[in-house]
Amino acid sequence: MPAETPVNRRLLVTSALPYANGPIHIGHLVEYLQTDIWVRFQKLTGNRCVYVCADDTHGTAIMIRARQEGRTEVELIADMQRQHETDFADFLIEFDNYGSTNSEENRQLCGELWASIRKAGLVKEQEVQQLFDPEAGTFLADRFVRGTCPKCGAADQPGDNCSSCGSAYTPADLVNPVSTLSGATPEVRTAPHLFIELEKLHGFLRDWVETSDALQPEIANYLKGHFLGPKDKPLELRDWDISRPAPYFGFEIPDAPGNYWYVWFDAPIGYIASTQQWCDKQTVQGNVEKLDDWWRSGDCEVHHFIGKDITYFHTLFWPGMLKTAGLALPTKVHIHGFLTVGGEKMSKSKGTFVNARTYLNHLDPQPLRYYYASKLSARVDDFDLTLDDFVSKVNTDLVGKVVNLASRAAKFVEKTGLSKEYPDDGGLFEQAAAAGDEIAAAYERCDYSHAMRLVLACADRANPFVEENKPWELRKDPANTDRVQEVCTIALNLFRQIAIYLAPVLPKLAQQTGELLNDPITSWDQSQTPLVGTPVAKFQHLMQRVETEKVQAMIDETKQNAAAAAGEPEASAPGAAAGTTFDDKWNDGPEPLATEPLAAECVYDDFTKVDLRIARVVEANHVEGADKLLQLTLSLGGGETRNVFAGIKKAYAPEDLVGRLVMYVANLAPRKMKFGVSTGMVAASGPGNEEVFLLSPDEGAKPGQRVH
RNA sequence: GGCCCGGUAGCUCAGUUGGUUAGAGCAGGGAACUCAUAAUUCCUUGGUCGGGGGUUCAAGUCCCUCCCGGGCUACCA
Repeated sequence: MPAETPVNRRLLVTSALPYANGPIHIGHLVEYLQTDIWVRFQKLTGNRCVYVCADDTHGTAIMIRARQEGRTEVELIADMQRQHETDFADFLIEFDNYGSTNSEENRQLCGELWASIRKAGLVKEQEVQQLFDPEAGTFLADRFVRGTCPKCGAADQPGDNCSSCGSAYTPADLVNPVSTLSGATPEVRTAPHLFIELEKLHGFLRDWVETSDALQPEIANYLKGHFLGPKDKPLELRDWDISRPAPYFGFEIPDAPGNYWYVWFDAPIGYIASTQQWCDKQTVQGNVEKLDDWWRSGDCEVHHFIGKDITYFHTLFWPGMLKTAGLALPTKVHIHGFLTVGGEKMSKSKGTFVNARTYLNHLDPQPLRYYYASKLSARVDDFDLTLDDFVSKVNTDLVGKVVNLASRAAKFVEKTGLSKEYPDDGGLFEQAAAAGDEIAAAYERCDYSHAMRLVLACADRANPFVEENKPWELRKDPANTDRVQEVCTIALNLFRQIAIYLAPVLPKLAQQTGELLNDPITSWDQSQTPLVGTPVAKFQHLMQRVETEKVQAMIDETKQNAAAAAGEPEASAPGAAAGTTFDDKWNDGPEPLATEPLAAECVYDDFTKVDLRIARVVEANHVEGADKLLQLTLSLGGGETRNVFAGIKKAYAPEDLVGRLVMYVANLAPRKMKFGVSTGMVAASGPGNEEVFLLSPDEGAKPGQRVH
């Protein structure tokens, strides 16, 4: 489909902004993976696609938490943002820009949108009664108040409804209300709030919901049923309380001093602010990008990916705000359902409330990416992660069928490379190429499960081919050398075709496939033409099987974390604390430490003076006349390279170094050597000569990342 | 209570505008193979498509009704 349409689309894509009050978990990942796959697909097909996101940082919850932790909100949100960004990166989720709602760009844009909403006459002021905590000095959101139910008398009930009798009320109705922040008895106070009169946009919203094609049918239906009402008997859209009185962590409203925008006002504007940051970054790099080309242009599509819980905000308020401000309305709001684990809601005590980081401590990101893809459709349905199903699906589909194709063919052509011409394969390649359009269409409409099904069907046709042609038997007779090469050329091409189709889901596999066959995967169109005549690299496993034990360990760790957070005593791990004895089953000897005793204590600031970075060796050469040195060209990503001479010649062959990641001392003063200038050094342990051991980061590290 | 979405082989699901003996993957059973990460390939068991009624030459597919599961919302039409 992209082949026929030379005019590339321009797409701005967002995922909902994660709240800076907690870590990313596997439920969140449904959305970020869904979006990342879509974005990677769009980029692969040649569309101009920009993926922005940001941390959502404002609101009472952040303010309270920072207070409890004895630090500023800014410190708290910076810390959370670091964690979020690392988690995303390690799941191979690539944003073009990741910002924060607590940015100057956002403050400015909030002001602009606010001004237009004022100007449109949509703002009104009204007194609001709310409970106030006199000790904490703050107004209390419903969830920060508990008390006795006014109807049934059940004690210690939440501020909005009774868990015992189910009746709904406001916090002010509670008998003996208590602030969960301070334990103080809240008092009723009145404060003026600002409201946006959404009802004034009723006609526009109805029109947009019914005719824009931006919403899934079930969502349009839901909005009409619950908020807009039938055409002949419309419901009235409620005014939206958009301000909060001080103290509040957020942006102060310029024309209403002492009042702050409610977090849900500035959060979606964060999409635009993040785009602004991206534009600025591009412009600094010499590619001039203007915000208006992305948010006020008729030919740019805006796609939001969100969960069904925030439908209301993104399908009524947000289009209303955009319309009023003269900004682009969403082309599509892609709404997904929730993740269940083992058929139930994620649960901390059952160990199914798995944080992204906990997952990564035990497993690779690609299996989860694939599993989610195999389950996701364009509908709002929830989907289930069953642990056994996860293990068997990933192992059967990816390891057993897809990767197996390469695994069984590659080593027979390590010496010869691929055939010069693509042999007759009985139409297999062509058949799979023809499936490309349907697979692409499935990706485009977010029906990934359908796409995965189609791709796997290709693998199911390819494996019998290998089976029937038995390269392992052919090679026993030297007369068949050419035929072996042909058979493996076909098998590897069918594999590569699948790797291209799966590239949005499995970017790492695509990259490794490019390296294996010496032709990087960069475009969807590569699936339409066989690759011939390239050398084939030494085969390395492309993916590890998922082991049930590791999945279980992940669940166990989640349970332990939950127990620890709940204040339950945790079994102390042997040897966990410094200086304790432990069961030394490794039998590591004392010599290394004795040879080089620990250095004098230093403070953290001393450590930060050394800027350690991850770098990729992109070139490694022998140095004429040197018997210990190799000359390395290191990449820090983005085209940044450094020249380093490293004394590792006796331990490493240059060709084994190219491509690998190393730890690089980046800010070491350059040193003039006999053979040239060495900028920085590569970190290694060992006494020297043959015994030099370079350091490698774990899977997922990227060139340019600093080591903290 | 209202609204919405589902109920197809043991499990996860496909089934296009109603059209011939209802499909796939996994699991189960049997065999082959041994290049490959105990991977692969071939054959095979298995379903009154939630129940009932209706429309039609023809219904998993449309209509009515009931049962079950999930979601949203709530005593307001």
